[in-house]
Parts: sequence; C-alpha cells; structure tokens
Amino acid sequence: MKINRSVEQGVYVMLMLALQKGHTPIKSQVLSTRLEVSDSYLKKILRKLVVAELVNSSASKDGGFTLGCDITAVSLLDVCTAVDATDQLIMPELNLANRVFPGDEVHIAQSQEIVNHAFSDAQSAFNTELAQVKLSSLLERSSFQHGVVDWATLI
Amino acid sequence: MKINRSVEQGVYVMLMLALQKGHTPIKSQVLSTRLEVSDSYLKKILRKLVVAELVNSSASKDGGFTLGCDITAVSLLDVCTAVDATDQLIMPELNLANRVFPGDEVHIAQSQEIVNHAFSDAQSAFNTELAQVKLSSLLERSSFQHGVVDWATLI
DNA sequence: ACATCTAAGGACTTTATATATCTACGGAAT
DNA sequence: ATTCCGTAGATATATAAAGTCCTTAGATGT
Repeated sequence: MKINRSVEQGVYVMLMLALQKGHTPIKSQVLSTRLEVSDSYLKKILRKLVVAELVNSSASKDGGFTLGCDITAVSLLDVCTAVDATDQLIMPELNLANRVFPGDEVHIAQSQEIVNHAFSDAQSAFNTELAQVKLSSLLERSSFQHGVVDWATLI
Repeated sequence: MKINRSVEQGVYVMLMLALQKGHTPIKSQVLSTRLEVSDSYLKKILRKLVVAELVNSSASKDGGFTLGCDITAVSLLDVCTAVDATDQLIMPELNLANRVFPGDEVHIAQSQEIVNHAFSDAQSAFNTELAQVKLSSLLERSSFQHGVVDWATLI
C-alpha cells in the first residue's frame, strides 16, 4: 500500500492557492517553480483538481489557477480522490479461489466475496479518516480568509 | 492505493495448507501448479510466510510446507504484513511544506505532522478492518480441522 | 557416508507503473 | 491580431513489481 507522490503536490498547491493574496490567479509556472517540480507534470495534476472542481482555471493572459472550493470543507480525501485515480480500485482481480475450491461454485463466490468485502471495508475506514482532516487545518484562519501572499512576486 | 497481487496468493496458499489432509507437507510445486502461478515466485512468497511463522517448511524428500499457525487466529492483515513489506510505509517523504511556508519552521513541521498523522491514522483504521477477518472464515470448520484434501494426488 | 529430493537465496530479465518531458493546439483577454 | 497560458497526446526515464534461472544448503531414507 503506497500513496502517490502527486497527492502531496496536490495538497500544497491547494494551500498556495488558499494563501494567494486576494485569491487572484496563479500561473502553473509560478506554482511549479516554487514547489520545485516539473511544470508539465504539475499541470496534469492541476487539471485533475480542475476536473474535480477543487480548482478553477483560466487560460488567457493574466490567467492561471484559483481556488474553486471552500478550503474549510475540502479534506485530504477529496484531494486524494481527485488526484489519484487508483484511489478506489484496491484489489487486483481475484481468480485463485476456483483453483482451491474446484467445482464448488458456492465456495468460490463466497470466499472471493469475503475477501473483497474485507478490503472494501478497510478502504472505507481509511477514507473516513482522511475525510476528517480538512485542508484548512494546515493553515491559520487569518491566513487563508483573504490570502496573505502574492506568490508571483514573492522572492 | 493498491494491494499487492501476492497477497491473494498468500491467502489461498494458507487455505490450501489448512485443507491438506492430515496437515502433511505440500511441495511448492504442487501449490504452484494448482494455483497456476510461477513456482520460483511462489517460493519467495512462501518464504515470507515462513519468516512470519505462518507457515513451516522442511527441505527434504517428502518435505514441503505445512501450516504454522492456528488458522482461526490468523487474519488477512497477518498475511498482508507477512507478504507485502510496503504494508507499512505509506507516505513518500514530505518535503514541499518548506516551499510553501518558507522560513516558518513551525508551520513546516506542523503541516507535515498533520498530514503524516492523518495517513497514519487512516492506515491503522485500514489494518483494524483487515485484522477482523480470520482466514478460517473463508472455510468451513469441518474442512480445516483435520484437513480433507490431499492436494498432491488430487486430479 | 551417500544419493536424492526439496527449500533457500542470489543475480538477472522482463513487465508494469509512476514520474517527468516535449511539442503542438486552442481559448481568452486586451 | 497578438500574446499568454491551459489542454492534450505522444514520448522518455525511473522505479517497483513480477517472473526466471542457477547455485547452495538442508533433511531424509538407504
């Protein structure tokens, strides 16, 4: 079990957008330079955040990305789900049961069902925990309410 | 988040050992042909189960693998932990915080701490669920108490 | 003590996935 | 019309999973 690195990138992008003074658009390049990650790769992550409606984008001169949600309502789970498509499909297809219970269709189905159900429950429990942590808990209220940083001009 | 394929192999190997008549040793080749997986690879998985003391091994003629534990006490979590080393290390090293809170050591540490803690809690919740499903729930008691199948001679 | 069968282990190859890059395209603002 | 910037697909690289092969070592029966 492993968490995608892009989850971290997604989280801190969201924080930067939340901190942006006046919540004005930030260009992808400003984000990527500051986070010291590849711009073209970060753009793909940004795109996923846009599709998930966590972020807005504007393609024009003076365009860029802005926050598309209430930072106090968005959780780590929301970012994970948006950024990591593999977030849900946990288990590889089970196909060994029919080798261990040959011909016994009932047992085959039952054992696979139990295993799948167990992992599905485990995943739910995992998600429930992540859903409880809002992104705003990583910041101070005063900082993100109207934004305090202009990333583009910050040295 | 993704589950290793070898977890499934580990689980069904355990079931085969539990079902083995008289709990006599089964050779790796018998296991691998029945499960239709590569023998040399299955041996590596078996080795991990041996190290975790879920399985015993004997290297000799008429040797092989036997159950090394009480199947009613062993859970899916035990198999996962034994077979998948990445079971624990969930998060890649966080290092973006110091780009978003430049110079603010307190915030850097705090935000990383919150994220790490969240994922750690999530992992625990995940494991708790898996620990509740014992391997014996995949079988009928009468089947594994003394074993009902001789895999080596089964057609 | 020896022959024999089997697990153990290391080095290696192959395959898949994550991560990152490049280039061309198209929309929006001025 | 021009310019900036996001979008998208093809491509390259890095890293991890999955599988193979060969050698070594351990237990058993004779």
